[in-house]
Amino acid sequence: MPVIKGTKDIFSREMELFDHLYGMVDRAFYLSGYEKIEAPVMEYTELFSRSIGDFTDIVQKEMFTFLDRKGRSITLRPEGTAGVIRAYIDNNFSFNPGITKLYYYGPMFRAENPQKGRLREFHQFGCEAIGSLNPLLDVEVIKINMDLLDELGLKNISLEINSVGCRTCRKDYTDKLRIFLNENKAHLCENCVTRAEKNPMRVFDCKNEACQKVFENALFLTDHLCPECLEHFNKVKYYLDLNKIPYQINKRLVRGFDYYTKTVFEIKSGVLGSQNAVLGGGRYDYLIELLGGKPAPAVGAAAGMERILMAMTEQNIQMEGMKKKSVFIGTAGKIDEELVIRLFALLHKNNIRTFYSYNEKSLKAQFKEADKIGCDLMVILGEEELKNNKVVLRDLKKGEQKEIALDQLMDRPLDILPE
RNA sequence: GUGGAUGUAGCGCAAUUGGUUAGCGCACCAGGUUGUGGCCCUGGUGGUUGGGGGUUCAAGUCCCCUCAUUCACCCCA
Repeated sequence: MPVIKGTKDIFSREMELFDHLYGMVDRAFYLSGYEKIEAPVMEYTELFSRSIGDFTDIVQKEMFTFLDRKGRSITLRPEGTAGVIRAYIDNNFSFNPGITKLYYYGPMFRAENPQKGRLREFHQFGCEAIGSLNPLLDVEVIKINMDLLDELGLKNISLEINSVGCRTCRKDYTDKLRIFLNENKAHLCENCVTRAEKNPMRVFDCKNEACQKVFENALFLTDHLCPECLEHFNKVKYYLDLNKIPYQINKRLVRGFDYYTKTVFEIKSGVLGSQNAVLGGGRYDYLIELLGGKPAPAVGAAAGMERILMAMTEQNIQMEGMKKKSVFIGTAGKIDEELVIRLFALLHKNNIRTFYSYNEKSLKAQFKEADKIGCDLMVILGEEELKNNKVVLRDLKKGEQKEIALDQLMDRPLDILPE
């Protein structure tokens, strides 16, 4: 049986890297006062169509949607924010003291055609800070994530920011933009003509050269923000400067979710090729009320874990897993396997990683196996030694060995086994 | 959804213009005298050449279909 297109098994070295990354994420957000939340992987489809937007690519053609047995439409989450906000509303987090800070990680699903850095099931971590309009929070979200990427050793990353305004300025702006696009209709590609009607701001994403040429003369929302949004944007820039976080303003940066307002940002890696966005996010001040909650402004961000790991691999960044001492239990001659079971359980109980060759093998073969696994120590239960209540303890790294008393090993294993 | 490239043992590769029993390296298993690893040596396991159909005396090699992988477009993490 093959795996489903765009999905994969994670194991071995890659699993270690993921675990390491999870640990770093936990640490970073915990220290910044965030609480971890795990929302379900599936939700009613309406949650996503309402939050992300009916005319976005994601909702239109990239969701894994199916009917349950009662005919309700269910969707595998394509992103994390909607679910977290649903949970925020359902569980009345708005009654929590102060603002609510949440983070999460887990699998996301998008039915796109896979390519480098793009899976159908991929993993994101993300955070949401709900309950304040303070631009300080926008910058905090950016900073935590930037620092985390930095801590992971990622180089060659760049931050792009923009503002997509609020209800009032966006309305005024899109009206103007629509008129502009209509005037230049003849020079635009098909795609952009349809976008001009449904979601004008998305035209800026077009890669078509002819279109881009037209847009050179276009007006950007960034230049037509209402006083409130402009002030917010200026403060964000100011706080970024204060934090010495380098950034570029990308007036064409429009993200793929309709719920964003004011600040949007994206972090790109220079070593990833085509799928170079590692992290993205922004402010979404209307989402909570849109989903039926008590209105509250919020900011969030999400990062692609596979892409981060890929960038790290690309840059040869090593991550040291915390390797515990491991012991291989070897046997020689005829011995009672009951002793193996006892010793195995004992070592395990003392937090020592333990191996045993369950197939009958020559002692030599057992050594080879221990060596390949990379065990540090070998305890050899030998028929001869056991007659005198002794076992052999061999240090596989140093190549030295000695006999020790079995009782001593069983009573105080940690004293006998170094570290 | 669109376009290009590629599919041969677990992994990486080879197989002259279609021509014997499809090879090699790594990995795996077993040995190299009685109970001691890493190096080395010897031997062994493992493939319906992605799947299906066709052309041919003969197909891993040619044709068609299909599936998958991959890169790119699109979009995004």
